[in-house]
Amino acid sequence: MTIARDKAQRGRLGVAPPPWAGPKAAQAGRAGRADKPQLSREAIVAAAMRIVDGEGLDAVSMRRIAHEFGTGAASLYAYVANKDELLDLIFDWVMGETADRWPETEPTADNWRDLARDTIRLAHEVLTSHRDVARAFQGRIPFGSNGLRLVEIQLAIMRAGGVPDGVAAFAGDLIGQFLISWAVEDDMWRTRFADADEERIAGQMAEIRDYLAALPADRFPNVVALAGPLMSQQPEGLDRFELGLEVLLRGIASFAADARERDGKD
Amino acid sequence: MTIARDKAQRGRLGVAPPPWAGPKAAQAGRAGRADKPQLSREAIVAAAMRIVDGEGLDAVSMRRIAHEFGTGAASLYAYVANKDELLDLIFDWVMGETADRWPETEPTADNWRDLARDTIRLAHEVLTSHRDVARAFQGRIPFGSNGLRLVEIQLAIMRAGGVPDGVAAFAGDLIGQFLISWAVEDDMWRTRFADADEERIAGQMAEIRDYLAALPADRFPNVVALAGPLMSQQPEGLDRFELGLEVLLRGIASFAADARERDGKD
DNA sequence: AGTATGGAACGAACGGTGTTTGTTCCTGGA
DNA sequence: TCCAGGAACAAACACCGTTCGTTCCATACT
Repeated sequence: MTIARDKAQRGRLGVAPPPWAGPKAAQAGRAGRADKPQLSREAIVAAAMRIVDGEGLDAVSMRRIAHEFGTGAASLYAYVANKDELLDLIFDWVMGETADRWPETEPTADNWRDLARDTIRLAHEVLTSHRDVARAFQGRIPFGSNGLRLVEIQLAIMRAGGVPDGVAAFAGDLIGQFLISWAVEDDMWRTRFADADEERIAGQMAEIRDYLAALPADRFPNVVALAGPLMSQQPEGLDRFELGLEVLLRGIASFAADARERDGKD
Repeated sequence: MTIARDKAQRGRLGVAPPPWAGPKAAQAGRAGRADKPQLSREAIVAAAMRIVDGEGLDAVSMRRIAHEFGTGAASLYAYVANKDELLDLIFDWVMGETADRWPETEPTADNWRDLARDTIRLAHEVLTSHRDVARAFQGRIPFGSNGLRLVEIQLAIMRAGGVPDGVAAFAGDLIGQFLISWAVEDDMWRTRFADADEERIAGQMAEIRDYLAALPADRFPNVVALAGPLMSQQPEGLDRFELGLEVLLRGIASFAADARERDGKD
């Protein structure tokens, strides 16, 4: 039983629960009735992920998860303080998947930008592979045990690139928000055109573009002029996500360049 | 009555409803019973904003809004197709407030970065002045009549700065997401420490910092080393929001620099 | 002037939501 | 063998967005 408690408590890492964690974070997952499919924190999160992947985030309700175990919602509250804590666990679960898939490479001053790009791409891939789960991640701090693994990786890369500590510490937030925003928007477009074929998507896009192009040109000269690029999926020959990523990386890198110059002069 | 319809239909601008708008967007707001406080699209949005400002986004329910008019939720559905459309209207309302407060200045190649910074700061100020309303804005496209005004302003500034059209068209999305993410996180911290004084906030921050600093240094060397900057509100002597803004602007500006160089060589 | 009509208003209900409460019942330890 | 404690769980609470069916009245037409 203490094994179960420790597993529930520590996740995949030997790290004590953080000070802001609720009291439930330290509770047990004892044996319980033997003839029923075992209920546990991990099993609950796994079930929730199954539902997310199959039916989307909105389908994840306490009743729906409990139904997966053939019981009622109340049973879950022995393992999870409330739904928000469950979402925290899901958050860290996805972070864990990302961290597990990341091939450890020693970051250097030469390869740091490529490594940063790769981690962010990987995180994007994982995030978007779980439907609209990212919608539940906004405003969460990645200080769960798996989140910290990712933060550590990111910090190592940034520091290897000569990014000032203050900027490096902050860049993780910025990148995280970028990833979540993009995953949410990705899913929105995906569900908006869920059952449409390529042709109909293009048709609807063209319809919006034409609407923008037909706006009064005296009041919206730039919107009218840029109706095409505004609705383009590859504005500068790049995927929209890649373009945002590039903007972010260039912005961050410029602080590294500043620091280098400053150190050179001092 | 046609006047009321036109007002409801067009908002603050003489722009026809876009092709993706629901059928309700063209419906009327007729006189109705005379002895009751007049119900209308505008009045409903205004009431919703009052509730958001006073009690936060979660308090905005159809029943709660209807209660403001002394009626039931069903009455609202004569003016608004569903809650999502209402949130669209709220979105555009906030965009309108932002656009109204923006002093029109002709953007030039010299002042474009300052202007961009100012617009984004203004939008941030407006957004955070309405509690957690930004949480409802994610995934919405700013192509309502007021949203388009802001898009137009942004595009004009970017193009004056020599930002390539494709990047300029895309930058609006990026900035919008940045603003929304930041507003959501802003409000999260504000409500987390809602009733705490300055001293207790600092105490809790220090507690988390100490937790990070006390992590096993062999597995989390960079998290341990940067525990301070990670929890700092002004990582590089700048407000966190200002730092993110700077990263974004530098990234975008670098594309303008690329374009200048390319044109010079050709 | 009288009447038909269409839309606003609205109470009630439907099928959900997260969470709490109170109870039953099993199991590990004394 | 007995007991304490915790898991399991049904029912209830207070909400939610939305729909349905009805009432009622201002307007538009005859």
